[in-house]
Amino acid sequence: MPELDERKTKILNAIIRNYLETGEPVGSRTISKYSDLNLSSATIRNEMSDLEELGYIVQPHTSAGRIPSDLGYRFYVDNLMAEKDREVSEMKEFVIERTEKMEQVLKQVVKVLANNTNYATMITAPSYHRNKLKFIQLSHVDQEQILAVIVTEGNIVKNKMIPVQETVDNETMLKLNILLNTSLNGLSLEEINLGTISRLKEQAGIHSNIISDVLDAVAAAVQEDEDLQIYTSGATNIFKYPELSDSQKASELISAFEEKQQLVTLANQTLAGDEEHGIQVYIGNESPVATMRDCSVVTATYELGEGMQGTIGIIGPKRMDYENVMDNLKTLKIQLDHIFKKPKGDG
Amino acid sequence: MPELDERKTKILNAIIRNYLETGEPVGSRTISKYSDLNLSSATIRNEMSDLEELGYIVQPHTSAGRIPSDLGYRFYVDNLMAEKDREVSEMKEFVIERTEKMEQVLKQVVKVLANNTNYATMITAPSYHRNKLKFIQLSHVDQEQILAVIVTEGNIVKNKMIPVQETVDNETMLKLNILLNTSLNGLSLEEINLGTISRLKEQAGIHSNIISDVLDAVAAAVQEDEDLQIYTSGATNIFKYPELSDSQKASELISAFEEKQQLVTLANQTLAGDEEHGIQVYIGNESPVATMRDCSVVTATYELGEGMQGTIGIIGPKRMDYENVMDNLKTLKIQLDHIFKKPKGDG
DNA sequence: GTTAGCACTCAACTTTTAAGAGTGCTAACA
DNA sequence: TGTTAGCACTCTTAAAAGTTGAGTGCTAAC
Repeated sequence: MPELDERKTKILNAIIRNYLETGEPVGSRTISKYSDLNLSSATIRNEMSDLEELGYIVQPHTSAGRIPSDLGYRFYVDNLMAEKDREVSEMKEFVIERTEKMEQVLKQVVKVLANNTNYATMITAPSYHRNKLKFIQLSHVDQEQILAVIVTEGNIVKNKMIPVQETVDNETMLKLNILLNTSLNGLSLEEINLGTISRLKEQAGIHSNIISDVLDAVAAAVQEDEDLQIYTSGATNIFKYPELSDSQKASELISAFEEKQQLVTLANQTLAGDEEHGIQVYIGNESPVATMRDCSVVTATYELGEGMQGTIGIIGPKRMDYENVMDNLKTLKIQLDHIFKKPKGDG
Repeated sequence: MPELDERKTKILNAIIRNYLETGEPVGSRTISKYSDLNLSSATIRNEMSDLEELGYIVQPHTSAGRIPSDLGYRFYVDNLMAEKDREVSEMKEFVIERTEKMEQVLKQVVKVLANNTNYATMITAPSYHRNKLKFIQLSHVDQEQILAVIVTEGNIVKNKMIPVQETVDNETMLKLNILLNTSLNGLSLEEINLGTISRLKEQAGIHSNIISDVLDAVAAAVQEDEDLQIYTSGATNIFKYPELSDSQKASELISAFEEKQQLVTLANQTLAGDEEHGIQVYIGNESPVATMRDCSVVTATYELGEGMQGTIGIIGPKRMDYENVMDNLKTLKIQLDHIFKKPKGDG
């Protein structure tokens, strides 16, 4: 692919910026007037013709202006968008209240982000794969049930009710608690392997079946939400963009948001590839989710320490305000990293 | 309001049933043909004219057929719909897996219901107001935090992290646990009043501030979700009904579903009034939620014992299949009552 | 290399026309 | 007196035809 000369670049830039604002195909005359190139529309037309041949812009129909192609957007995002840093000073602080439940934080984050950007947003809870166990406690709740409480490094708390046939006396319970904590404490969930398990059961003696249940509970508690811990907000923002708001597309998109299954694909995809700031941009068909071929998706990963990471994403029309969006994501990413790394701060 | 004579009733019934199916205004000729009245269209026209004057049907415009008014639907739901019981035999069993987490059950329920009916559905978790405390446990998680676990009669488990300044030794912890459990066990959340609290603090001595925190946590844990524990599914089903699927309305409706705040209104409304089967039908403007003036809403309450109850609802176009919907709700209500009342059954 | 000018294209909007469904009314009928 | 056939009228909806205007490509001149 040949490099674009400076003039073509400027023209392409102008076209895209104009289109981002208006959402209408942009014609040669507009560029001639509003750019600082001082070229006549005819000249612009020639250049535009070239740009179209190179695949950066597209004509919706013969006698319309040009709109950016996926490739055009890609070029814009990769090459034309850098100059944003001066505005960083007035970067908005996100007002995120510290609450102890991660769930609450995440819900708040997507909401704030959706309001800030006017796009649809999503966030996934950090995956627990490599998160470490910090604390396990079994308690009697009544005759037939034991409550298992599991706390991880990230202060994520999980509960699980375990039905029991035989009654377990308090002393045994205490022993089991100590056993579990000494054996499992500090281990990541991946590190709890068959070896650990059989050793554990051996030591538990006649109560090994309870241990089984507990471990099942641990696994289940963790796995249960693995695929589902995903929050969304502002799905209805898509109605603000005519190119997405016809019944057919809107329905598909909002379904995707409701089902969440497809969003998981997105999140996982993001975790796979790693970019400079952990920010990735999928334009149109680049997206792994077919439903979103008419959208652009921008995702970022945030960290919770100990190798745990979650994904936060914005879904909007292709002509989204990439600068603003990426800026927002960067800020937010930093704040999230901050919040989750210092859970006992100045709350 | 004068009673309708038999013929008018039959005609109204025919009009409504036809309209429920087709969604198109229904004309006199259609009724003349398809009803077993053996009347000419002209006669039907006269009767329809009367029905319109009485307010049961409406003409969208001069030369269109008639559609039911809110009053018409109301009459239909109250008087014309009874004959459904014969089909109860082939009543569909809902496939709801027993899982220990109520959350999971609820999510499953709305999903199944949405699939079954092709309308948008919602369900609220039972409200905790009158639910009784069963078990409280404080545990050390690390130096600066105590984990409070709260279990209620309905086996709902809540966690709350409590930050502490001073370290609390294990013995004190044990005492506090015993104190809390003996004092609060069996009390409903409404019964924990200032008297109980001050007595509690007195007994806790120098650690009364921890008690405060715990009680705050209890209140917060309960209240936190009070307004938010609401699950929805099938919101995009509304796109299946042209009369609801234009951008404006669809956006409003789906927003309502996303925000959930308005749904809370609905749920609460339902809890207030009590009908025979606990099933209520709001047609158009009868609904307490303004956004849903073009919809009908059918709600049912289900019980979790001990006075706890939740609400399940279906939102669809006015011309929804009331018979099917109410049938579904009844079945589901029974199943939910069943599931939640025998939590330790043959799972 | 740049520009002015002009013919041409095509979506989008407006107007016209036609068709069809449905009504209300009148007059005839049992 | 209730029912029905017939007809003129209304009004939506869809299709057809006309109009406008933005934008292009090309050519020829600067």
